[in-house]
Amino acid sequence: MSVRQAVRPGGRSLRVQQAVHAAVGELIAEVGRDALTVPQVAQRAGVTSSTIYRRWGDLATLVSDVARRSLRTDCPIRLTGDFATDLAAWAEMYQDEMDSTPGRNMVRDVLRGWDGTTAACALLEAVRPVVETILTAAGPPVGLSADRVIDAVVAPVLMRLIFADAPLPAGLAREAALRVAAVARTNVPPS
Amino acid sequence: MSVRQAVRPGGRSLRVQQAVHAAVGELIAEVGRDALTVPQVAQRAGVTSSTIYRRWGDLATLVSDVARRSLRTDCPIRLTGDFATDLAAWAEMYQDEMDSTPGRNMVRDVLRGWDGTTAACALLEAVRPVVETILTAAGPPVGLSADRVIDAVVAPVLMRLIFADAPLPAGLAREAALRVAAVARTNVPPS
DNA sequence: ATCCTAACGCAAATATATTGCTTTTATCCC
DNA sequence: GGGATAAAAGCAATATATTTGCGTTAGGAT
Repeated sequence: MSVRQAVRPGGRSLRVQQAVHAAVGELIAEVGRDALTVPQVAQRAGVTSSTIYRRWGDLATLVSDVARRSLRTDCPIRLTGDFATDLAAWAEMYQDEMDSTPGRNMVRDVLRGWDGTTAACALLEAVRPVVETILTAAGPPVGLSADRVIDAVVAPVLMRLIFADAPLPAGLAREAALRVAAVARTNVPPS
Repeated sequence: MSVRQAVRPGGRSLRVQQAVHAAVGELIAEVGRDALTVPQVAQRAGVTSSTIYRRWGDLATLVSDVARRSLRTDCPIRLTGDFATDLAAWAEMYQDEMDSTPGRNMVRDVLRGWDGTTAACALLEAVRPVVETILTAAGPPVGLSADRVIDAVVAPVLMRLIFADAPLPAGLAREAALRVAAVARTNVPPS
C-alpha cells in the first residue's frame, strides 16, 4: 500500500516506471482522472496490472506519485533583498500557480493518495526552501521564522483551495505576505 | 458518484441510512478504516451492496458522509466579550479537538471523499459561525473579518494536520489567535 | 383507499484486485 | 567478461468488488 522507492533505480525497473508515469499523464489528459483505471494504465504502459499493484498499491497512490513530480521547487523570483517586496512577489506567484487547473488537480491527486497517517506529502517541503531563501536574502526580519511565514501565507491558500466554496480572492497571498512583513517590521527595535 | 440527499427523508430510506451509518461506525471501530469494504458494510447494515453504491457512489463518499456528521458545530466556550481572551480559548480547544485521533481521522475521511471539483466540505462552514459569534460578542475589532481570523487561526492547524510531518506545536492556534488579536488592537485609533 | 414512483432487493454480468509460481534481468562480486 | 543472487516483472487462476437490468416494496400524495 506504500510506495516503495524502487530499490533498483535503473534498467527495466526504471523503464517500467517511466512508461507507467507517462501512461498516467496521457490517459488523464485523454479520459480524465475519474475514468482512469489501473488495467487501462497497465495496457497503455505495456505492463501487467499486477506490476502496478505490487509497486504502487493502488491507483490513488500511483496518481499521487505522478502528481508530486510535477511540483516545481525552484524560486523563479528575482530577489531584491527587501523582505516585503520579495515575499509578496513570491506569494502572488504561488497563489497563481496553485489556483490554476493543474495546480488544483495536483492538490486533489496528492490528497487522494494520502494514507492519513504518515507525513502527508511534499507539498510543503517544496515550499520551505524558497521561503528560507527569501528570509535569508532579507537578512532576516526579527521574530519571523519560515514556519510563521508559511502559516501566514501558504496555509490560507491551501486551506481555501481545499475547503472553501468560493474562488480564491485575488491578492489573498500577496496581502497576507505584506501583512506578515509589516508585523515583522514593527518588531524591529526602531534603531 | 455524488451524494444524493435522500429525496425521501423518512420511512425506509431513513432506516437504511441510519443502519448504514451505524454499520460504518461500528466496523471502523472493529476492523479499521483501511479494511472497510462496501459489501461488509452492506451485510452489517442488512442491505445489499447495490443500495449503497446507488446511494453513495463509493466507500470514500460514504465514509466522508459519516465523518461530516461527527462535526461539532457549537461553541462550548464561555464568552467574556474580550476578543483576545475568547478567541484564544476557542483556538486552543479547536486545536485540541482537531489534533486528536478522531479529529485526524475525520479530516482524513472527509478528504478521501472529496471529488476535487465542487465545494470541499463542511469543515470550514462549521467553524465560521463560532468565529462570528466571538467577533460580535467582542463588538468587533477594527479591520478583522471572520475570514481573516480563520486564515490566521484555522488555516495553519488544518494545513499542518494534512501536510506537515511534525506534530502540531502546542499552542499553535492559541498564539496565532493572540497575534491576530494584537494586530487588530494596533489598528484601533488610540481613543 | 388508490396511484405513483423513489428506493430497495436480487442476481447475473462485468470489472478490478490479489496471489502463487515462473521467468527475466539488474546489480554485485569475483 | 562471467556467474551468482535476488529484485522486479510476467502470467494466469482466483477472489473480491462494482455495475446493471428488472421485478418488488412501501412512502407520500391525491
